[in-house]
Amino acid sequence: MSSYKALTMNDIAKALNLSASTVSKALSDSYEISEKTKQLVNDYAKKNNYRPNLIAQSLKQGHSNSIGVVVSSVDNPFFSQIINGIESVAYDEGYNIIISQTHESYDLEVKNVNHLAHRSVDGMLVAISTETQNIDHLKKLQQHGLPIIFFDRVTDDMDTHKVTVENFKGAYDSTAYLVNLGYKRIAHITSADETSVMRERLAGYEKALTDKGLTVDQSLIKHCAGTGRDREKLREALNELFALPEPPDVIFSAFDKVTTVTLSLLHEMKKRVPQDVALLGFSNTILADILNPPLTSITQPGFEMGKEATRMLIHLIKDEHPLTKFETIVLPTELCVRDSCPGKK
Amino acid sequence: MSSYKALTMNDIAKALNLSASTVSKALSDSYEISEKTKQLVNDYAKKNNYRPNLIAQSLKQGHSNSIGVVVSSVDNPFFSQIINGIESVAYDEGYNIIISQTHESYDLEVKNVNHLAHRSVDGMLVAISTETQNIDHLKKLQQHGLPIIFFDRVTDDMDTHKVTVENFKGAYDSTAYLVNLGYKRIAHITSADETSVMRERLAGYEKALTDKGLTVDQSLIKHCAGTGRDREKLREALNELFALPEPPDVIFSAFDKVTTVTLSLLHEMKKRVPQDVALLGFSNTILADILNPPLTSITQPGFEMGKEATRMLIHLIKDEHPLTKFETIVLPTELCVRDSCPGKK
DNA sequence: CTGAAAGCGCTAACAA
DNA sequence: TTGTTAGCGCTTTCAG
Repeated sequence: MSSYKALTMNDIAKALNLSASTVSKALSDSYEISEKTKQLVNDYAKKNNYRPNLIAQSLKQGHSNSIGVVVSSVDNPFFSQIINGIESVAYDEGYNIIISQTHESYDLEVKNVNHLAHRSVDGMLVAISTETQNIDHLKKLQQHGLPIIFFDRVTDDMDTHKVTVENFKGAYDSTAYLVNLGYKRIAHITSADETSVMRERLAGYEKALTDKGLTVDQSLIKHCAGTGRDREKLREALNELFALPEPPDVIFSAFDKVTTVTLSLLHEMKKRVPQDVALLGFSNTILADILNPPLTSITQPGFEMGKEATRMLIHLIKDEHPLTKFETIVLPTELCVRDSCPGKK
Repeated sequence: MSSYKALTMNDIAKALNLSASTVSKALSDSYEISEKTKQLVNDYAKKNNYRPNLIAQSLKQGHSNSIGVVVSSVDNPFFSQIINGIESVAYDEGYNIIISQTHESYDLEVKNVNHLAHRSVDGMLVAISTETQNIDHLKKLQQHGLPIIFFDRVTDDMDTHKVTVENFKGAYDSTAYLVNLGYKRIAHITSADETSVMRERLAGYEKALTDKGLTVDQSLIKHCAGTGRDREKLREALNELFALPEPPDVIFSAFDKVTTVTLSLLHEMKKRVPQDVALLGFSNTILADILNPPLTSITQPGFEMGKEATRMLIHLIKDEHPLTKFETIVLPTELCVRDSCPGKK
């Protein structure tokens, strides 16, 4: 077992014939220490490349200057954008981030969350997995004083800061947009799992239809596998859609993976987009404008979401007086019009 | 400052009228402890949701069961695939990963690497930033016994395990493939920064050309901004290419971001692909087959790379007898033929 | 201005 | 079989 043996304070103390506490104070520029000694210590430390043992500091101080991030998978453009945002503010504030992935599994989420807690993270940023219904594991930690913030997927079940996007409005506006374009049979492909995100988008879709005088046709609504990984499930759904007496003229897909996989399947099935069927969906891929066809899509401010959540978290962490009122930030979505649903001629 | 106050061993000891060390041993199922006491302790621990303080364990044992990962940015499909691979084996082996991003900056790399080291990571997986020429910061840590493994971007400057892909061969084969397809003016867009990866690919490109009896024309080789973030630099390069007396009939792009951004710019410039100019490039986007046109590209086994590197690292970490011979794993690339360079009619 | 001592939570010799 | 003690590296009273 190899292990990195670094220079410690005691080493410095011994070398300089001082006590460890003097060294400690000198290094933190305490007013109690003479300039001369500070010089001496700092010079020696610099020369010998001393860096404090952060684990020891953590143990002593009860906090670690690190925050835990729980996402389903980093291999997802939306989440990696968020992580980028998180990192950007965490870094500036002197925190580093520990990432763990749930892969949409409740068990993994519980395991990871507890692991992070016992690694003494100072706070957590979590997007709960699609599978989790029960969040006792998070509540318990919060009750013990661990600041936890939700982003993207939230739940009313716990009172804390939250950052989401305008899921309802985004879906509502896009659906209305499609109706205005002349589409009549608007299919909606959403997740098989129940998340706040999917629920709100579905609601936005349905509300827009009825507001526009169309009826909600359940046969046009498909609930597909969690992350869209399950390509075959999606293929089935599409086949069913096209087998309908009145097949859809446009597909509104509720999340990133499903949007791109649908496009891919449509190609495979020799359906021309948008001539045979149009497509509009939530998607955060930066490649939307070079897809075939360029994809009209609703994008979410992933980077911003990460930043906001982290700002709030660090604020909570540093707050001496635990506050009583939590807030929910709702970020706007943006509809980027490209070529995949130009409207009915 | 809120902080999570968890149940400690001392609490258990006190509650059960035992000593801390007995509790410790009971919890780790030591042979020295009676079944009765083990029962007692474990029941109490379970009931009160005891989990050991990992920070304290780390401090005591000198290792943390965590490994540091240094990449340029998680917001990059190739790296997020790698991280996925890393996580998959790390998790199985009981390690968790701490990710830090260099954003291709040498200074950030040094900072992050040192930070990780002093957080007592047990080992590091690093893809050095494009900017770093000098790797003393890594050498020093290695000399102190910290296992470090390179992936993707490697350097001969340090002796350790390395995992790369067949950059030379991948570029060589693709270039030869293009020549066989009848292309004569093959442009190559590579990075402005010097990395092993780019050097090898450029070499493969040049060698293939000369082997095939074509001459290497420097005006067809463009060195563009590091990560392709600099869209305008790339636009300039393309303009220069098309302003040539004999413009290229195909562009071979050396890395992911440049490949997709080039495609995007080509659209903007109203160049038809592949009619006006064909395109082939390294790319790990999973969206290649729904791009416009579907992109012929060389993909690298990111997930596998992450797995291999992590396996090697954990092996090194656990190795009692520091080995003397390091190996380099070279993973194969794969050419996926799609529609962006069908050949000259 | 400097040092001795205690303690963060845990483990491991060594005693009992 | 259980307990005592020391110590990982650092910070922080409290004395000197």
